[in-house]
Amino acid sequence: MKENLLQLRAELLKTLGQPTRLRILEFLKDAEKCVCEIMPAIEEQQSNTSRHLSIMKQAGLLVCRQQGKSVFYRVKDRRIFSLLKLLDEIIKQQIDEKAKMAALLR
Amino acid sequence: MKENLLQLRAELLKTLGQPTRLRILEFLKDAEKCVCEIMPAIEEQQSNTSRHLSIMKQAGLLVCRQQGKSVFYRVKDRRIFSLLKLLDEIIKQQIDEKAKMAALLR
DNA sequence: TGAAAACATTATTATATGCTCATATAAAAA
DNA sequence: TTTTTATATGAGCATATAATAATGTTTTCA
Repeated sequence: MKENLLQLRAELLKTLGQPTRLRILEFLKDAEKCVCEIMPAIEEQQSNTSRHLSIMKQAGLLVCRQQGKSVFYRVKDRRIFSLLKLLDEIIKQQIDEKAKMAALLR
Repeated sequence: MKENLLQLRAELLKTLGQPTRLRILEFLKDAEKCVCEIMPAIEEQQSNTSRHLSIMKQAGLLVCRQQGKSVFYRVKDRRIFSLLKLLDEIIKQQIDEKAKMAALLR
């Protein structure tokens, strides 16, 4: 496997692997939103919100457009949600197995 | 979205988002391997290899079994490879777009 | 033109992470 | 039982990361 793709994989996954950023993605699931909407929705300071948006834009996860004083962000490739869905299925399996194990210990 | 699932998502993605660990996953793609095989394959020290294996086991990505002095690790849920494949498709798209942009600038 | 609104960026601090070296543990062989 | 082999774990260091506070920048509008 190419070392280069490996790095890209790692970087994208690391970008995704942060709660605040996942919350932003979730909030952007159905439509583009401006920073002033995102900020209160994820309950983070303007500064921090902006920073995470910038990181995700840099990583190619988001794109934005300016309209007046506002900047609207949206998810660039919706397949990212398929990926998260698959992830959830894996997690669900993990949870189920733990529940089974716990049940056996009674 | 449940805050709890959010954390699990973030943790799993963060665990995945590390080059050394991705290399280990790749090496374990087709069969279980013992640490003494993994170590040279990924070109990391025994200590570091063991630590990453432990982290992935803890995250529920790997399982292991002991056989004599050796410990064999394998991927617990192969859907993780589907996830990585989807990730690669997203990355490929990103690369294609960048190439197009670059072409336009000539 | 200048003040206000909406974002972005910088500096700072606290915490987390990855790697290396050294040491510990456990199974097997001598 | 002692030694050797395979793996795990602890300590320490350097670097990365996330959050906050403060400051910059750009656009709109009085």
